[in-house]
Amino acid sequence: MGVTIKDIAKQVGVSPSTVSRVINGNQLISEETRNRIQKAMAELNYHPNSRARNLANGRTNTIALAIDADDENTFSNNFFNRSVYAIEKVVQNKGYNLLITNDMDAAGSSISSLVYEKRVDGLILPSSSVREGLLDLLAAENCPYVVLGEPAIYSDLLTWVDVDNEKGSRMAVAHLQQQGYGRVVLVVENTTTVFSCKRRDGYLKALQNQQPPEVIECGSDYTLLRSRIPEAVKEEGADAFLCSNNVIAYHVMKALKEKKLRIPEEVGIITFDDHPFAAYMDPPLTAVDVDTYQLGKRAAELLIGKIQKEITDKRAELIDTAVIFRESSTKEGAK
Amino acid sequence: MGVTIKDIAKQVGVSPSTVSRVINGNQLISEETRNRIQKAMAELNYHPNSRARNLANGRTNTIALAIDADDENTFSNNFFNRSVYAIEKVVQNKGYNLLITNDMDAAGSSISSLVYEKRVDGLILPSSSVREGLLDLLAAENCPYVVLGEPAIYSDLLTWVDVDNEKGSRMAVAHLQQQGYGRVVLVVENTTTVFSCKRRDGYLKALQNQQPPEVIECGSDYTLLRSRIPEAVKEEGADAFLCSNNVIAYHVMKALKEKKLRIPEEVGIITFDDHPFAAYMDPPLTAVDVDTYQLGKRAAELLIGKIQKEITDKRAELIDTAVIFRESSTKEGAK
DNA sequence: TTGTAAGCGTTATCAA
DNA sequence: TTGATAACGCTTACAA
Repeated sequence: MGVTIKDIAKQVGVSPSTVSRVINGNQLISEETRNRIQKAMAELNYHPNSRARNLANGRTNTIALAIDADDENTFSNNFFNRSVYAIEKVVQNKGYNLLITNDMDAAGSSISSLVYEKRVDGLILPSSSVREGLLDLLAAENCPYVVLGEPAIYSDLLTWVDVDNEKGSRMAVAHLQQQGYGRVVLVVENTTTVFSCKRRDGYLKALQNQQPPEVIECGSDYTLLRSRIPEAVKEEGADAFLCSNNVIAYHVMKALKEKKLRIPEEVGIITFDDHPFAAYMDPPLTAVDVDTYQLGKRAAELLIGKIQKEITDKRAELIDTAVIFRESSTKEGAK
Repeated sequence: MGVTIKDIAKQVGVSPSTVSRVINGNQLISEETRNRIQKAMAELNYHPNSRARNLANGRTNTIALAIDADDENTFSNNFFNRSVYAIEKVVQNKGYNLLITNDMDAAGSSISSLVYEKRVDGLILPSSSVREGLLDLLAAENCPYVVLGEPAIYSDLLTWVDVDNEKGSRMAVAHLQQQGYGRVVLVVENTTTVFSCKRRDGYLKALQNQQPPEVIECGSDYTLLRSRIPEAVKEEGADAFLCSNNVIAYHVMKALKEKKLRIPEEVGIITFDDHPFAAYMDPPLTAVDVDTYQLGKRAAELLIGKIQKEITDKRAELIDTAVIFRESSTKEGAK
């Protein structure tokens, strides 16, 4: 069917191996033969068969990005969107293809199949996929990988990239204080994940002794906030909330509005994650922007570095955060 | 390095082809040999090498999903999120892997490389990638594909899946009328894409002669709406807006609020796309839900049907829509 | 029901 | 600078 390296060789009157050398950019080829071969390849519309190449040279030029989506919603979180865009870009640019697999399908065996069956040259794993068994397998199979998000175990042995959540909290608190808010409360779903702990740590560190810390853990059902938030304001003198995500921020705002507490005049709000709709809230939400594009980009770059043996040591990188200043935290000069 | 089919054969005392038959579920094998071979495979932790299989049987068990992301934001649109989740699920379930490629990278040649180099068994293309040259290539290379979204050209020759936008508009208008709104205006960015035309057609059809139709084309910069929307209400008697997406709806709401026009009592709003934050708007937005999960699912199913030659004719499928009823269109019994 | 042997389209080693 | 030739690990006629 297709035109192969042999057809080119025959056409030009050289051996297949010479053609192969041209394809692979081998330098030890006379200018003239190279030209004739390239001309023939163009004429016959030849394209190397990746299946054969993969077998012959033991690579696939493919990397896999594993995700941990329990449901269709997890899939559409911020992390995924911009990171994967960045990953795809880097990977494509370096001549690799990107495979996506959901670690939650197939009883979590989708990653191991990819590795065992030698379908990929490397992996980008979400921190939730970091588990003893999988790590052993990857070590045994000699499969390079990078973790997206600081893993809960072996954090100091693995290569990973994460957003600097601690710094994010510190910046948020500093911003609120600068705006003139005096008592900042942190609202998180829980403090069991690595990233929420980091956010809490940053919050605690930023406060120093300027105010007593207060962390509200609201769980994943936010009804608690309806009473708890106004209470914090009225009875404990809170005047600013640092929310761990946009949905929490929404519920905090709703609770405040219900009690006619004005945002941002009386109470300031800042949220982690600049969700596309943060700007469309009423008032628009100030956000700690976590640069997930950069996160994905670095993860991909590190992985390819490892695959190509340019990186041999473990690495841990933190991506910078920034505050996107909007109305919800504008105490001074509030409308 | 790895354990191969030969190792298994040797261990069990059969030929490699017998082992291959077991791997591929060939029936003509005695129960006993099969068991012994399977036992050996488990003992030696054997896994078939996909690179070798791909070459030998001319398949890759991989399909590619092309996307058209100019920037990181396009990437995080609704279409992508839930559809890709569904696609991944179906594909994985059928024993295929999912490759993601951005048609906007590499001068739009990423798709053709995948096909020419025989890296994939089939493609899911966004309608924006449907262009003459690519179609010719796919035909020449005999590569099955399915289009996501009704293509602007060759719509009646290709296999595609799209949301039933026309019906979505009809349902939206019916819903608003049922709620007691009398004059519905459609707000779209433009009427150049296939989907916006369908939405307009559905709107026009639904109105029949009950009211004069009115379509506001706002472009991609929504400032126009600030004056145009209140004008429509005050001077033309509009009392409901069908918005083509969440951001338009946001700007429409903002314009109305600015003029103290109450939603939903005086003016009703309904939007296409149930963006995760539609429920968090103030008031929460009624939405025409376009089932992008189903969209992706059907696209993947059709593609695999084609790859496996179970589907040989062209198909066009429309995915149902539904109205998610929230406060922004609750005229009766409004608070 | 099983074995033999020829391919699949490259790459890589070794000579020339 | 080039050419033979043997891998790479599996599938699949064809034979037995």
